[in-house]
Amino acid sequence: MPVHNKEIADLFDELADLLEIEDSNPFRVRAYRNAAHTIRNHAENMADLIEHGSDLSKLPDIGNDLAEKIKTIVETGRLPLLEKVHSRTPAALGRIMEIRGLGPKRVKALHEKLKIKSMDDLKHAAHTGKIRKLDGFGKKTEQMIKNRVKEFTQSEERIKLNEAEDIATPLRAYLKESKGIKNLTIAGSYRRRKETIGDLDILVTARKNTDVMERFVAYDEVKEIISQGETRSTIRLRSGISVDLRVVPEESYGAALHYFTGSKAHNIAIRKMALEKKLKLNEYGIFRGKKRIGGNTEKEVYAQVGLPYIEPELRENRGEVDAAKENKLPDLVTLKDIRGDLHCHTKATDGKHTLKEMAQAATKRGYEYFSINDHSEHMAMAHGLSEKRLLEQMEEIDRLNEILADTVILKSIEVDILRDGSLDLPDRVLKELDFTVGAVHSKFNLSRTQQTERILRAMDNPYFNILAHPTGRLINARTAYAINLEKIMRGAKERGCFIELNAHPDRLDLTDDACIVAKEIELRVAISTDAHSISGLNSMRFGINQARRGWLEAVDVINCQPLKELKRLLNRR
DNA sequence: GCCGTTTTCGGCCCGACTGTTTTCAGTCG
Repeated sequence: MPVHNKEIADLFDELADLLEIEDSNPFRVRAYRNAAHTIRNHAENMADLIEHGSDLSKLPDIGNDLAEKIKTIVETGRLPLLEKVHSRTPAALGRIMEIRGLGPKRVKALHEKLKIKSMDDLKHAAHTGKIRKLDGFGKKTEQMIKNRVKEFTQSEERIKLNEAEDIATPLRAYLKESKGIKNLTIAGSYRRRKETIGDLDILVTARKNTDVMERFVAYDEVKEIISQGETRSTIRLRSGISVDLRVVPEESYGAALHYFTGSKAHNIAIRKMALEKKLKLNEYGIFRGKKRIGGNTEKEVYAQVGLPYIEPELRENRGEVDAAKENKLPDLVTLKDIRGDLHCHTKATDGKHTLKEMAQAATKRGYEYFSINDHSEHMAMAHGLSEKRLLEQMEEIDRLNEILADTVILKSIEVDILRDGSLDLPDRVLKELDFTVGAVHSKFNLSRTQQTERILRAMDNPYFNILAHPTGRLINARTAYAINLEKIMRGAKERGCFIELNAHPDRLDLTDDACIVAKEIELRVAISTDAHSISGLNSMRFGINQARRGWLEAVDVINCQPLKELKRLLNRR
């Protein structure tokens, strides 16, 4: 089992935390954090890159030293420098530093003065009143530590984008009723439409006499007010999520929106360009000396550094700044570009609505086409279709297509990829369909090589068209099964198959990075909802969000093509 | 420890809020 990128990134992050506690050179600390970020977000495995002899020091924020350390980790699973640091500074201190309000300086003081080496030591010290006696600590800090240690055992995972929307939508409506409010935008990773959100950053412009701050901290769902000021407050909601509210002057809205939308890495890159032009960029505007020369809109900010507007979904410092410089930004796909849905279920298997109801809903959405892809028989728990039931469904589709003038229903199936890579229906049945979507629903724990081979063998079947939810992950619930995704994507390209970006907010699989790889190898993608009900069709927008984060344009997406072109693409014979 | 059209040395973002201070260090984003 190769070392995963996350494990390498975690080791570097832990090292950075411990070095920070030891008061090392802060820029060295940051270098480890930057490298961890690069590794964690890189689409290809470091282990694979090393195996193929790639030069890791070509990656951003990775130099010769770190390239060597990554190699050591991949080969031995160990980071000797971290082990050396552990002998001086206990590993648990890194975890203690994750408690909000405890940074490197305080953790160092706790360790040196009170000999705290573990979370239990910390808890004990707080409960026996030892912490309040330390220089720079007081009663409030001690109480804060008591509270947070208790909560810390609860997981602090990021929430899914749809969950964030469910929290943000009523809060936004509530804040909009404040006096004197002008603009309100939820910035941060929410605006960049990341698949998961750590916290919400709300940005507001308002008249001087606004009561938005008072209303904010008085919101019914508030569990804890973490900080409260005139221009910035932070609360924690009962759901566990933190929310920041910032109030800025109207003329600073663009600069503030840019600043608080991030990502941090993107902002640093833009600020650097500003510095090169002897300009200063902060959340209040863009300045030449003391003179403010822009910042009312984001477009102005970009224009002042000599760039076209960059869409929020691209702002991850993954090449968008260079692309903007060369005027080569992608023309990102939008919801309007979608002409149909290529993965939907009905009541015949595990869906909620009938074929006719789903078809009418697709028409209502203005789709030119859509397909029915119920499960095949192997999915017994979903009451998968037998050959006979599938043939009956196909006849029903023929009848409906006679009646429905606006939307063409395509005949399809979500056919199970069996253990040996064969498909769950014979070719003589598959060939009667307009196309097929193949999926892995069983044997998730095959080795990486076996799982990859299994899927490639399935794609050898000439009636295989689209690989559904290619890694099987469920965000925050189930990790992806082990596969060499790039090999599978290259295999799909060679065979004339396509890969699905599953738009369900629990799945969103392909990831944004995988979309970028797909685009690079010119493998086209189907953005499909996997709808099990009429409302499931609404998930398309989450798929669009993810596709945009993955730099995809309408031309890269097969269900943005007219029916005639789609049919041509789906015909491998 | 990384990086480079100020390039192998000398930079590396900075403003708001809190708590413990009596003028500011620590933390966070």
